Amino acid sequence: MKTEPSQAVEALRRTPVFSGLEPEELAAVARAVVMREVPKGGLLFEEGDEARGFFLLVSGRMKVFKATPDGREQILHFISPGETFAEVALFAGSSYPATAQALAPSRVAAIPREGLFRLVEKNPQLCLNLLAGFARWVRQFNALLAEYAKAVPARVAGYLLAEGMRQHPGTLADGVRVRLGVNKGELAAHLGTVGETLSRAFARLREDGLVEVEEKEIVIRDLAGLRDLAAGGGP
Amino acid sequence: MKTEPSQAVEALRRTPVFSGLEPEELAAVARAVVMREVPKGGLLFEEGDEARGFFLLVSGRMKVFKATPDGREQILHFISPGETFAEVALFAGSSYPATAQALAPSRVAAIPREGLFRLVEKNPQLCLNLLAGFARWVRQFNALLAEYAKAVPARVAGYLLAEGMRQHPGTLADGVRVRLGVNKGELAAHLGTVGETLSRAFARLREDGLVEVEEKEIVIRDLAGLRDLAAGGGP
DNA sequence: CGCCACATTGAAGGCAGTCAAAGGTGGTGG
DNA sequence: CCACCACCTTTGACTGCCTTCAATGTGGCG
Repeated sequence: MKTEPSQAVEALRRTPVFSGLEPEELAAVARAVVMREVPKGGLLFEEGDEARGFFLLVSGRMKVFKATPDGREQILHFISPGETFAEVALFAGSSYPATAQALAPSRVAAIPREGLFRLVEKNPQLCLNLLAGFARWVRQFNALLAEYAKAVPARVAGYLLAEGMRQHPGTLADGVRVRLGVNKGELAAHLGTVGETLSRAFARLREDGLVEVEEKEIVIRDLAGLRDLAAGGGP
Repeated sequence: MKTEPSQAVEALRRTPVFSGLEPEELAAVARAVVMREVPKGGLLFEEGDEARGFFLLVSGRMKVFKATPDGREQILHFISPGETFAEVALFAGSSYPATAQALAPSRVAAIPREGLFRLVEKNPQLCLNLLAGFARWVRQFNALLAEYAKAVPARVAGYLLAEGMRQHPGTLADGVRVRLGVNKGELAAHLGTVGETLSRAFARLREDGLVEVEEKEIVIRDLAGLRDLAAGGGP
């Protein structure tokens, strides 16, 4: 798959941040874009690096994480193709607050900050888009924070529901298969725990008849039960 | 203290969100502002309420929290006079994602959303201010998330350092007194724990010679030790 | 003086993290 | 084709921190 200018414009237009922009403005952004390939395990940027721009994942899969004091990593987001990331860093300070690493060979479009700033100053629509994007971000963080107050099995249930909704919009029901898409170790880091505990959590969900576990796919057996668990959490 | 229009304009001008606006624009905002008094314990808005605007705390003290499934409350922010809050709700959706309650008798300026939207569309500076504010928000959340990975005493140390920096900018040193400003129960909720555990955490900080505890004021005895604890956390 | 909210301290129980070991899988090279 | 190795996953045993329950102390306020 080759990335031609027209393709880049098309990809940009589809992202929420650039929706509603005039074609010539899109083209201007597209000209400034630099395509980068990141091998599996490669770092796109590291915590503390100077923030030179933000990114659109074209293909592959990435994670964004912070290192915790005790050497573990706290995964903030998994990035799927078509999603933008690191927008916030551009406006929050001069350096990235987290690290982006490829979970699979990935191709990203890098949008440099200068061009974006010039555009923002005279384009209210883009500014509103960015605001909406940031607000969505804050919501996600909010949700993540709420998750952390719950016990691990409840967090797992919440993740399965969220991922299930994403993969099967509107058709989530008993019997549906949900792909994890990441190693269980990675998932554990995203849920703020470790592999062993995640393993036990899955075992308990299975024993309680809520799900079936098949490799990296989960079959939902009791959707209502999962919702209860994800909502109830503690007691 | 009476709140006259000129005072309102002055208070608005000092907030980061409205800095750099033309006087006539500020006046337009000030005219749309509605002052509200909230008694101690009173709710300014509740989780799920339609988001009609955002707020500037003029005097008093408030907290913004979400209810957790098990009936506790997760405090997201303490609001001090001069700070704005609930901006994000305006752009993230139609309803407030959390509840705002007065910890002391408070006076708030309510800025309605319609006027703000009209202003944003034709004022890039305001838009950039909002973006910067949001970005700061995300950073805070980010920090909060990192805090949660640490043990409770480390969280307490982190809070003391942050609050100390806020109250004594640039002059934080051994012997400085930091006011908590809130009940210890409230502080516990902010740190994601309960009163008893917070009490034990303070006891341990005192035994280790890091601080002295006097009612609702903390005297810092070993700043370096506090930083170590806040940074190290787990092991 | 007595009530109430807040704070502290003790004892017990549970969940989760750590260490350790075994089973399974995929990839590589002989 | 098979053997070997590295990595992931699971399970067990143990430890530690935090939560819960309970009792006591303390200050404000009617």
